[in-house]
Amino acid sequence: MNLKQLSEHLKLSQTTVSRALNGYPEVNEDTRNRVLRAAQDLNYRPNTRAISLATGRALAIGHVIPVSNQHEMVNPVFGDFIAGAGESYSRAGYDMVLSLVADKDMARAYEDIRSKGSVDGIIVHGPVINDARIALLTQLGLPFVVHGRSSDVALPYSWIDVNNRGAFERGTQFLIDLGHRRIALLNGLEHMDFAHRRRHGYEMALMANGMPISPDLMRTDEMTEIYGYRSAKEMLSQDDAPTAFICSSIITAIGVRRAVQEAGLILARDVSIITFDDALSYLENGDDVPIFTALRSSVRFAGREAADMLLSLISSPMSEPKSRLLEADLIIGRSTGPAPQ
Amino acid sequence: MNLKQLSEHLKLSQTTVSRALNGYPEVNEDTRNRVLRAAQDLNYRPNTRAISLATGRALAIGHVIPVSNQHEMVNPVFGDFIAGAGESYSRAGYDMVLSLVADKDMARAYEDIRSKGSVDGIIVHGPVINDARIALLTQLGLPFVVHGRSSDVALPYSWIDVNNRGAFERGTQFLIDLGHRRIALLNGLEHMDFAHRRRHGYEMALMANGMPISPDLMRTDEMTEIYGYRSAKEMLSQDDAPTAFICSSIITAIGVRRAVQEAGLILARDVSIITFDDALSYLENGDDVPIFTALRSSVRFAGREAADMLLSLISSPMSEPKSRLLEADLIIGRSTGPAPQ
DNA sequence: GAATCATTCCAAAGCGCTTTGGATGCCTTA
DNA sequence: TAAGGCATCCAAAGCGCTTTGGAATGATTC
Repeated sequence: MNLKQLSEHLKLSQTTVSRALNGYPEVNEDTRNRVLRAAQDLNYRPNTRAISLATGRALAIGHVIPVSNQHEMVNPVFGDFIAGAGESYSRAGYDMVLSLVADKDMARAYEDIRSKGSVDGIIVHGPVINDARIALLTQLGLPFVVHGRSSDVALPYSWIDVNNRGAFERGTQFLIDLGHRRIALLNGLEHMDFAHRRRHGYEMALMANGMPISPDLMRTDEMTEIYGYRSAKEMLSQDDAPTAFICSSIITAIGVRRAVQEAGLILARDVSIITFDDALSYLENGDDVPIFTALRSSVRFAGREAADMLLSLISSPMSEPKSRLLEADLIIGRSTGPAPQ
Repeated sequence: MNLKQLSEHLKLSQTTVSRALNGYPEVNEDTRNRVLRAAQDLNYRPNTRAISLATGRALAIGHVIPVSNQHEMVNPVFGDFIAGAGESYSRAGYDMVLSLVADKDMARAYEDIRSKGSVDGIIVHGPVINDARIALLTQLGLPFVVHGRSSDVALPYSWIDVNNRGAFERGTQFLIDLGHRRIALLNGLEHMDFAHRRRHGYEMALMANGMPISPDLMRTDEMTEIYGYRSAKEMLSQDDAPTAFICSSIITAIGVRRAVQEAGLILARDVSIITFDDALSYLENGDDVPIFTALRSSVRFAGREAADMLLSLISSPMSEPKSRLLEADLIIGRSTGPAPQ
């Protein structure tokens, strides 16, 4: 059932039917109702591709996930993020288009997306420091929202981010207040902007308390469980082992916990852990009492907000870039305690 | 830059340019090379929507993720699955469009997808027992591949699945061979087909060994960490506590481990754990020696295979339904040992 | 030299929708 | 009663591509 058939059935022109369906005023209410009835009854649904071609709008948002060949990992937060974004899209009648793009093909891929015209806007995932995509997309004139920010980029752009620096400063300070003096940082890959900022926060807290910044207490890698385990195991076997860990992901924190337990140490008594917690649906941080003391910020919420932001950017293209900084909550759980004597 | 502009620039007709670009034979090789050169130089990229309209092919695959209101969780394996599928799609020049669909809107949503014409085929995620989507999609004539299977569906359809029953039978038998007699099953939601089959495998192994099937040793829920923790904690405090657990997800297994350790028990000595392991990239099951003894099957691989299967189904629409049953490997790790005396 | 044929190209229709630029009829208003 | 205004509808062009049905050219055959 297409427009033509529907209009023939109604003995109306395609114009009128189209207008009736799209809420234009120049059509009699009776006629409109007739049309709506018929569309309903005959199960008419407009062909998106035709609409796209005619209007220039794609009614779809692109999510471009960078895959570098070194770590072709899908970020575990990704699922929750798009779950949040998806809610907004389906409300607005938009589709969500995913592309996995290798870093080296980046420039070309975005130009492709632009000229293929299959999306009206893009969510940029996993921004790195001085991310070239921002200039590229700005130049291409494709609306976009960055999930995260990119340090060293001078251009204005829209983003939604967690206050990573603030969160890690606060988390580190919390550990310091508990008397910890050797605090290890298990960060994500530090070319990633969020990790860069987290490290910055960590260092700021140490410096503010006159504490040294020792490279042997800092690690940076993909945030897997095994990474947390290995790093903690190694550090805990050192002479001057850390008494506390601050982790970039709850998954890494789980690895740290495993190493702690394997070393025969007691969590919160011998070793404290504080972690960033994206509030992933399948990795809930306990219930009444959280497992880990955590800096929590829902990535799902961020997804929803990012999508809304992008949709509004698309509907009013002349508007200024928007941005939103979310604060992470400090949740006290059972993984932290005073530094051992 | 569109076809018209390109053809004007080349002083050729759109027909010829189109044919040259698409490899049709009725064009001089010199002309073709000229066209290809120009397309390259001028950065010409055809508009997908126009191609779609003209050809009827969308060059996109839909992934429909069911969200029920009770558990609107994004399955953690989802990220890895689409990472696998995405590889195949980008090789073939296909886009991937995601829709989150509430269970109650299911029928309508699939009809919408069909008539909106934005995809050429669908991957069905999270099949339940007697899943209505299979009949629906068959009737709609939309090519699809199910990730998993659906018991009690008589229609032929294409699927890729892990031998869930076999895996759990084998895992359970492994524990029995180690002398365990009270083996707990922490399953996923049992209206999900995979969970249903896993339970079946578990029960078959027990029965084959003349062991009773006791409901108090079986749990079914969303496979979160906290679920594993709570269930194990509760069971371990019972009089006749289980000495072994078989889990449907490594995340749940991590929860069980937490409960085991919290109870002051030693893994593999006092309590054994065996788990299904989807080989998630961010939850690697250890390195040289796996953390958990596991039934492993890469969901990422399944994603790639499912995509390839669907693409071939689309390119030869008259072909029979295909299917592929993957076997899970039994990986011996450090979470299992002989039953305590 | 005419007929046949393969090669190479093109004009135009069509995919299903939106939107421009009227046309038509009826009602007001002076 | 004529002019203007309004409400309601329609024909046709256009979005950017593919594809059908020739047309033109030159080579080949008899």
